[in-house]
Amino acid sequence: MADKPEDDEAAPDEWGRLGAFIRSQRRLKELSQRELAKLTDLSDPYVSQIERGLHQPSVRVLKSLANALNVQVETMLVAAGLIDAKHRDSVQLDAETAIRTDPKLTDDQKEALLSVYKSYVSTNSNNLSTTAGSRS
Amino acid sequence: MADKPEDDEAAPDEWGRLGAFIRSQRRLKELSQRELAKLTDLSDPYVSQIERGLHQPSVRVLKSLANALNVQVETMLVAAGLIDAKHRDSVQLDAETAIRTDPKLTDDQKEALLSVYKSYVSTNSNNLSTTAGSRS
DNA sequence: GATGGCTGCTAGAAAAACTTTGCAGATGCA
DNA sequence: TGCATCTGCAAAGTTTTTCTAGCAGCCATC
Repeated sequence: MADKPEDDEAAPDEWGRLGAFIRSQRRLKELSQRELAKLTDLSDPYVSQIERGLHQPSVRVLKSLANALNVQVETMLVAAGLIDAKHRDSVQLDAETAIRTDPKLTDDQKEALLSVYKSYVSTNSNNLSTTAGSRS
Repeated sequence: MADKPEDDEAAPDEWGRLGAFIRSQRRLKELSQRELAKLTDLSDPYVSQIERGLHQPSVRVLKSLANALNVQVETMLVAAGLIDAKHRDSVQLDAETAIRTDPKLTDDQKEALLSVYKSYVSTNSNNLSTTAGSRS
């Protein structure tokens, strides 16, 4: 009985959902709390507390758990309600963000590129408003 | 052997990388630590500590930061070394495509920007040894 | 009916995250 | 020059995570 995704009464902290997810994954793998604790290098009571949603695990712990349960960290975060699963198709962001987060560029290069980009945009919308001639 | 630290575990440096990433993102957005703190509902000294790699932010904090900096949580995790690089493709938005499809740019501007971008990337891959672009 | 090993959990202490307060350097203005 | 304001950071406090020690129930084998 206690196996069904507990109907949460009011607003179960998203952490309750995460805990339930972890517990179900652990049981699917037929692991005890102590075994999972050993795999993740955590203490068994703490695993228990996380599964019951009593605490908010840190990133470090989340990674260990995902690793031990053979689940992607992303999936964990989705279960925790921290990421919207739909986030992935609408990856059409503006060039500014893309440049800023591009791992293939150094910070200096990003700055230079962004500077050019901004000047372009501001030039194009010159007769509209904005302006704010940057370029320091 | 039972338990061997199979987990490479993060050198203290790993968290330093996350901090450096956050700091560079903040600066690229031209925000002060206090402004970022206000956006994320954190204290300014804590932002400072995170940027210097003194602490490992919790999931909650990581989400706030990602949100305020307009980067995806996944990107943060990659920067923190918590997600394998193989996920990058789905995570990292391709700057080239973003530039090419940006409606705020004219075709000529796109071409110019892409030309600069490509030259940067090829420059970086030429001197692979550069490494740790500890500029600033 | 003990003994032993297994399960999950409670309770209090240690450790780490996070905050409030405040300080020193830099910049701008009267 | 002095005052105001901004920047980033240090110290010490509070809150939360995480661990160590230990309890009670269940199923075996003796």
